[in-house]
Amino acid sequence: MSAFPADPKPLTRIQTKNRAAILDAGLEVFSTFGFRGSTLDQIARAAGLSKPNLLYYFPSKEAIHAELLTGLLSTWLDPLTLMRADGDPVPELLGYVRRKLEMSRQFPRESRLFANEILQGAPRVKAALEGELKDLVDAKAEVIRGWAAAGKIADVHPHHLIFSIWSLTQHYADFDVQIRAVLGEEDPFEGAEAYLDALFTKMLTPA
Amino acid sequence: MSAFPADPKPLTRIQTKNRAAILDAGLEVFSTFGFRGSTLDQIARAAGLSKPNLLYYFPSKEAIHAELLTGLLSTWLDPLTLMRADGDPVPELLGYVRRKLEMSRQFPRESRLFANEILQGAPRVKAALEGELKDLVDAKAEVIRGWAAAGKIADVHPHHLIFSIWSLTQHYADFDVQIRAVLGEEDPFEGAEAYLDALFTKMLTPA
DNA sequence: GTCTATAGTCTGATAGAC
DNA sequence: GTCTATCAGACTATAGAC
Repeated sequence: MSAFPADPKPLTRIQTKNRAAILDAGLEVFSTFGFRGSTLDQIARAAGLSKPNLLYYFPSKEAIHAELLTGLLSTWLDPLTLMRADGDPVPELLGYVRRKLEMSRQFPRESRLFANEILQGAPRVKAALEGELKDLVDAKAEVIRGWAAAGKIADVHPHHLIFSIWSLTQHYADFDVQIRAVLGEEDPFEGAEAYLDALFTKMLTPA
Repeated sequence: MSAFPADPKPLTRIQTKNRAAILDAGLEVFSTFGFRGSTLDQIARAAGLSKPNLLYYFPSKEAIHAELLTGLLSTWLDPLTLMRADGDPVPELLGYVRRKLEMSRQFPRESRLFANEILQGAPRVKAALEGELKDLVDAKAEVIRGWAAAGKIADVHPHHLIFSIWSLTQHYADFDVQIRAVLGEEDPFEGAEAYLDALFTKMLTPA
């Protein structure tokens, strides 16, 4: 019944399935080789489609990459968004750390896709970093500053605290190969959870 | 006078200069786009040489990349090698953190070259990670374990402590664009040094 | 919707003049 | 040592049959 001129056509089941397969394949390939280093051949093969058929669903290589990145950005910020100013400060921050580590465990490819984009100078998300991301971080940094001023957590540089949480959690996804090479059989995430919990508890608990 | 059959020919001044220019250009390009995403055209242009002339100095794209990586690996481990078992534990570890952060400040491109290689699954350094790197880390982890057992530092998981030092220091090189997008004018490394110093002091000082 | 065929461009590497 | 010219293969994307 809704018939606006710009109404997006509903997708058939097969369209939905193929689009999903392409995005999953694109994530796999782009997250490993970056945009420039990935080819449509690789993605098509991983998706189980021919190259022209792949281009029937997406107009270009850029379009696949763009869809992955934009879909990712908000998801990536969710764990920080969930940190509440009216909660108990130390548990709120530890909860953020745990959620972020869980993202690395559940979505390592997404983490690497993002890492690749940043490493290459963030040509496609620079604007979002300086806008959306900076705004959220600045707001949450203000919350953290307030907690510190009230003596509810130790006195730390709020921005660097947030950077350190990104760094420590994403490292287990982005440098997975290196960590497993050093650790051998031991599961990285088991130890990471305990280690990060202790680290931030000590860092944040006021003297 | 030395005339062993396998003596490497000495390089002329111009050869030395051009080889250096190529390696510098290669570092610039490979560290941004990774191996697959980089082209000889980009490197030649950055080095101020024609593509065939570049291939007069190095036999292939692979060869340039390989020389950069092998030259890098030992340098990259130096800060950890310098950590002495017979020193004062907390200052030894803090010194390691400072040296590693200084590497990120001085050699961000080298850090990103390495990050790109790991992100792509470490196809060219996997063996070195499982050998040279693992051996060094295991040895230093044993030192840290000893310090903890003697009550000279807090009880921490040695491997995850080392991972956290890598992660936190390299983050300022690898994610430089993102950090500057959020921080604005503020110098990242100034704040980082103070923050990391405080973080590891709290983490390591025994209760 | 999916395929084969192919256009047009880029890329790594070589040949050969100077 | 450096260049122009160029090859063979890979790359993104399109045309057109079915």
